[in-house]
Amino acid sequence: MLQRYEPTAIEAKWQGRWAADDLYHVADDDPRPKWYELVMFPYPSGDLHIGHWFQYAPYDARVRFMRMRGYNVLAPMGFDAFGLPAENAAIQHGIHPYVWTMDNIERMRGQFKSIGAVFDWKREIISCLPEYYRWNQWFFLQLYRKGLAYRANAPTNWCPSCQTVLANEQVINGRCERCDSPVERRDLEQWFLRITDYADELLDFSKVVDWPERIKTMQRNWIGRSVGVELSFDIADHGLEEKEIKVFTTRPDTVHGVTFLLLAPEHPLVERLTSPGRKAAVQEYVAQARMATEIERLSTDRPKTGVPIGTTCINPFNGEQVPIFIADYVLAGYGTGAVMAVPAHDERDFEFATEQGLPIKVVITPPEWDGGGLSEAYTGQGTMVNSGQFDGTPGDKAFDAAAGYAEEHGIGRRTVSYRMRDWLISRQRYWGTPIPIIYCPKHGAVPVPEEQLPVLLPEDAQFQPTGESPLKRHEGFLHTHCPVCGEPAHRETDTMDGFVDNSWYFLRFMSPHYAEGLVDPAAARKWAPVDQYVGGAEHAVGHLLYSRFFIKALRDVGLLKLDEPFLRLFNQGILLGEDHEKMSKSRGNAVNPDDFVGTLGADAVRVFLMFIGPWEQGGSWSNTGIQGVSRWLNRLWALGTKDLSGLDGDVDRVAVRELERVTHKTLKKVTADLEGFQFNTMVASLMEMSNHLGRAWDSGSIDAGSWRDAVETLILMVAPAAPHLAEELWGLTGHEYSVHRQPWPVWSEELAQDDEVTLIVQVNGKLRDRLNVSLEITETEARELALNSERVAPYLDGKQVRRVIYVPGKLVNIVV
RNA sequence: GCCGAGGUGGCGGAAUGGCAGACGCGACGGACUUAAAAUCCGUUGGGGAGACCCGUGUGGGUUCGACUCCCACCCUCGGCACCA
Repeated sequence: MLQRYEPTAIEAKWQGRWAADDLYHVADDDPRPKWYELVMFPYPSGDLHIGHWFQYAPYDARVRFMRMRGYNVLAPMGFDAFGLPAENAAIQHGIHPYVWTMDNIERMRGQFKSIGAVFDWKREIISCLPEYYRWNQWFFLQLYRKGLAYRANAPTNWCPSCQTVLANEQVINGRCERCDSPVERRDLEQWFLRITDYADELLDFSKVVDWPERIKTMQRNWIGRSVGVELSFDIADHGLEEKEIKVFTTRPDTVHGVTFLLLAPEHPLVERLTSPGRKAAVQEYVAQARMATEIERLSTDRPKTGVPIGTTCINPFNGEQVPIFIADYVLAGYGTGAVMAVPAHDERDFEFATEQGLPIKVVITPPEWDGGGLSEAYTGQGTMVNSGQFDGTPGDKAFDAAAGYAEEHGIGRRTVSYRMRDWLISRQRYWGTPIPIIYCPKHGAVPVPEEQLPVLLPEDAQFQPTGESPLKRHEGFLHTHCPVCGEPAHRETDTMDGFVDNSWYFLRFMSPHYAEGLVDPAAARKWAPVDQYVGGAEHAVGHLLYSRFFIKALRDVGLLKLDEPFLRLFNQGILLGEDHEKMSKSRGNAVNPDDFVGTLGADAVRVFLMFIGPWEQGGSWSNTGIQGVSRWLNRLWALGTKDLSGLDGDVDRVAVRELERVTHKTLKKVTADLEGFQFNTMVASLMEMSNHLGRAWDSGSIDAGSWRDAVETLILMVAPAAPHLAEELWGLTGHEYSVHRQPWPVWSEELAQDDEVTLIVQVNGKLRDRLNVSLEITETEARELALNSERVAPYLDGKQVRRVIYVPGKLVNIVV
């Protein structure tokens, strides 16, 4: 052995050398085939914790592997630097968000370098810098011109703690996804992006290559497409301008069972349609509904409440008078904000009718129905009854019969509703991209001319949150002139949701310093789309959906000919603490990666994170587990630094051949595992090979040339996972720098082939003997051997052999 | 409630329908050491002296053969959840 393995020393050495040589530079004019492998970039909200490493280490190995396989791999890194977490933290620490953010980035960049990350830092992007967010603003203006960005007064999700509105995707069970505060409702004039225009296209995944089924399902459920019918209930005799109430239903076949009609408390007709005698009660109910938090309103186990408004409408199918109620379980934002209630065939309506003592009329035949009343709603299909001319229509024809009738008689039309709402992007906070709109008393909302971009975020704003945008009180920012008439005007003071920034960042990496546009068209032609994206599943219905929308919108704006941003997606799991619980400082189970990088070395941390278990399932940290990996790296070091002058004894051809076979088998397995994100078994098979090498050395039966070949291949295979150790051993074994520029070795199926196999002998499916036989053994020979086996004989004694099953090269099963 | 993933030794986990438990951790025994650490060697699913028997959440099924496929159920985790 030449010297001891000292990970921290060699890691610092190689990190310096790689940086000095610009080893990871990615050139646009590289002739090799391109591969864009992207990992989600982090918020610079503190430091990189072990969970980040769990995401980045296997990704880093994949990038190195793809490079060795001959691809020009774009592997960039940057910082998602705008947004609430950074701002909240800055307020807590009493420093400016910019200073705080940039300090964090500096620190995190250093951490990235300390594990030998493969990124090309010349391509770094930081989304809070004007050279980045300028294109955010440009993007917004394109959407605005296309009618895909609009301003509207609408009920919004207000987080009282973050002091801003939130998008629907940022509300989890009625609570703010960041701070867990119950969300309140506020009616505000806000900017929206028309993602619902793309609802149908977003449901179509035919143009992605490989996405987890789970994520696709989550997006489909989030979009929530429902095919139904919009029906008009007549209110002409109330003397209002509106002559009808439109309801949306997916069950027009149940329309004869309508016994009342429900409006959302926010429905625009409520006030005018309420009878004078019901005014007070209705106003009280509406006020109560407004006060209730979203959690209360959305709770399904709360009793269904509501009050009659004292007026009726007419069922267009049978002319019946139907009383109208308001109830807060009806959502103003879905469908038409009004529903026809069919208690017999809808669970919620059934509950409401029972509470209120309203009639329940069966119009769809439940299976084995006795003709009487129901104890619970029947929501399945069935033959129509009590439905006039529709009586007897079978369940599978019922929808079309009713929908067709409605369309023929001009009382309804087929339509589609979506659960997904438009994306609310306004934020009443400082640390975000200013929305590039100017309000002129004469010309209304006017887009900032593109040549005036970026609209700079002023540095000297008072950014303490108050519920209004801090920019509103910044005189210098607020006051400007109308781009149309030049008269005094004021700027939009809300900033953009941080998810706008990161919905297109992957494009910016292609030409990070391009000043003429969001992305250099030539660079986009070369690099787009992302071939492989890696990140957490928590972004399923946020970031990943927004990005797909953005790419489709950019295509329609004419900038890019691209349908999907990410062809393949892989979601790694979550790393838990040693106690198998979620890591947190308060639980005391948090792991600081820097401690291990500084002692056992970055390579040990990297390899251990890959070894824990299947990446997509996550895993638990283990302080002793990483020791085991560290021990293995030491053994690798010992194998790679053997003094080969001793290898001149008797060479055993069988042992040499065995070493060759193990090498090629391992190469085949490691290659397949890196292709398939199976990092844990990749490490395991590398360990097996090094164990084999150790035994082979001890036996003294290998010649120096064969030993060198095996060790060389092993070092190359270790390079993606443990880049520093591999580089050092590569040099020590007399190879030329750098191991990371070597081609990935190729295995030979022939050399990996066994020439002897273990034949399993079973009797009635139970293992009774193993026989080492030649690969070329014939079926007859195998049967013969099995039936004559001494160990098998007792089980055949006195019994008749009924059948013998032979699986070539595997087993013989004797059925008696 | 609905959708998805999962349930294998003391622990993390491995196994194209064909030797269950690879690899690693831990534990135990041994070598080296005055001693400890480190390192190395050996043993390690349970039962049994043993040949053997039993074992992949539970109960059925398909099959010569099931951790693997099918049906029903239980449990854990993740997502969605008054969307008419």
